[in-house]
Amino acid sequence: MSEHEPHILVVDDHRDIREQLARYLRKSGLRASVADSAQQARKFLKSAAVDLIVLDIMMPGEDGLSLCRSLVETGTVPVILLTAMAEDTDRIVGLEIGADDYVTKPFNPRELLARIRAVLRRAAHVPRDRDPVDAETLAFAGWTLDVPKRLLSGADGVAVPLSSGEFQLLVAFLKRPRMVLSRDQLLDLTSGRTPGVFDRSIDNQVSRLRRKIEPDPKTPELIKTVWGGGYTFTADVQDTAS
Amino acid sequence: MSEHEPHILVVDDHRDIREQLARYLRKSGLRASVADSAQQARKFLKSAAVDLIVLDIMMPGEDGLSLCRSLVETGTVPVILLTAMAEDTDRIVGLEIGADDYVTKPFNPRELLARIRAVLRRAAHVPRDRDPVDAETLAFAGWTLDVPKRLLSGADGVAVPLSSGEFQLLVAFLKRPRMVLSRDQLLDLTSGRTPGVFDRSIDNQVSRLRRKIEPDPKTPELIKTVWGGGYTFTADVQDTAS
DNA sequence: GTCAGGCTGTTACAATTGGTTACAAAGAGA
DNA sequence: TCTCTTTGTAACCAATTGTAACAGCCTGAC
Repeated sequence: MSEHEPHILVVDDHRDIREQLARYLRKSGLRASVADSAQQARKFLKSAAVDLIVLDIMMPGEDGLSLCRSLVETGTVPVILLTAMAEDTDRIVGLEIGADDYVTKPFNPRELLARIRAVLRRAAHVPRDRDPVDAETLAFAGWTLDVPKRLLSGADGVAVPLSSGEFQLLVAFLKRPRMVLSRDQLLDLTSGRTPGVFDRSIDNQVSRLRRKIEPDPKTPELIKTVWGGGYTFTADVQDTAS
Repeated sequence: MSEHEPHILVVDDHRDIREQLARYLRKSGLRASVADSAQQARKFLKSAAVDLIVLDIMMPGEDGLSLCRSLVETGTVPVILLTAMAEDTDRIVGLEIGADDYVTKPFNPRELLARIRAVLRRAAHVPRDRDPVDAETLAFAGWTLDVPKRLLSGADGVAVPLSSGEFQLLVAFLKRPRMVLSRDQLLDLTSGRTPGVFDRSIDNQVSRLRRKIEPDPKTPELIKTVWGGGYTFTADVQDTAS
């Protein structure tokens, strides 16, 4: 991947395992966040974009399998399960639920890292979304974006021409408001390109888009920069299914 | 459509793929049946109501494409194709054959499941009725295209002469509104020619067509360019079977 | 057959788009 | 504060697109 590290969320109720693992992942050049329960993980996922989740099956409260199932259902984040025993039952159940891989405890951190890298690689290869956009029009901050018509019009009804790249970037933001999107993710969402080493194309597209939609591009209100993380779209978005 | 779980028919000559996939789908809350050949599938379809078919292209005997074509012709069941290679798939889908989606092998069952759900959702919203080929007149943005007469008339009833190339291009767009069509696809749809290396004929035909149907050809509204991708027809199209 | 006229692919060139580079500005940490 | 990293953006350039001009081909009239 690139200078924007994949973001891993470690979910485990054992503080030592959780923190040690997170530290190890960070040392290995990944970004890592932690959650001590399924509940906390859900909350975290609402506000941050995560590339992969390492998830302990056995936890008090809502257990890992349950969280895993619902994650898989929404189908956006790959999951690696941590299972207590080497027993096949867990593993089979996990894989059937749709986890991407599993590691048995006690685990070798290096092995887990290798599996994380493998799953990320696989996830990156999943063909791009061919599904049509669901929402027909997306409204935000006085603007209205007609997705099928690829037309952005201001409060006064005047249309502002968008290039294809700007349009795709805007759609990527509008479908995920308030989520922090890394440059890599945005690049994937807009063009599917694999990022170069010093890829600044997203920065430029963001800059160009800001020039068109921000009231004052010098102090952006709609697309905020998350220092070290990426960008977030901050305004409320109303989508109308036609 | 039945009011119970969606019923999926899996058609594949490989027993293991077929059975595993069926099991996975059942576990995911769908009903699944299997057929090991196009022939068996046809027989099955006569006696059972199926909501969606997952169909392997490569099979001994009558192959998947052939079955798919005739299914699409009758126009009642959505189809997702399993293809061996990623090549040419985009041409296959939607265009010549009319499948609703495709997945390349080896496939991730979760991805397939997501696509099944997406297609079912679409099918539930958009009644799959008429065969678009038979539509007699296509109306869009104030224009009316009489297909058998090859006659395009404006809101005021005044006819605009179209060359046959322009006519075919327009029909290609009108039958697939909101889809991004690559130059190669458009070339295939309009003339069937194999594209040259620096083929700009589609660009020219688009330019000529725009001059005739766009209110302001300088800022096209109906046929939009997708930079690096092709063209899209953005307006709503109403087709009347006359 | 010849010719005119229209259609369509090719070529050429201008305009647009978007990725890259460079450098200034801003943020983070010591 | 000083320094290193990250971000903003202007400037540049290569790729892509728009379209005018041209040429070959076909059709129909004579």
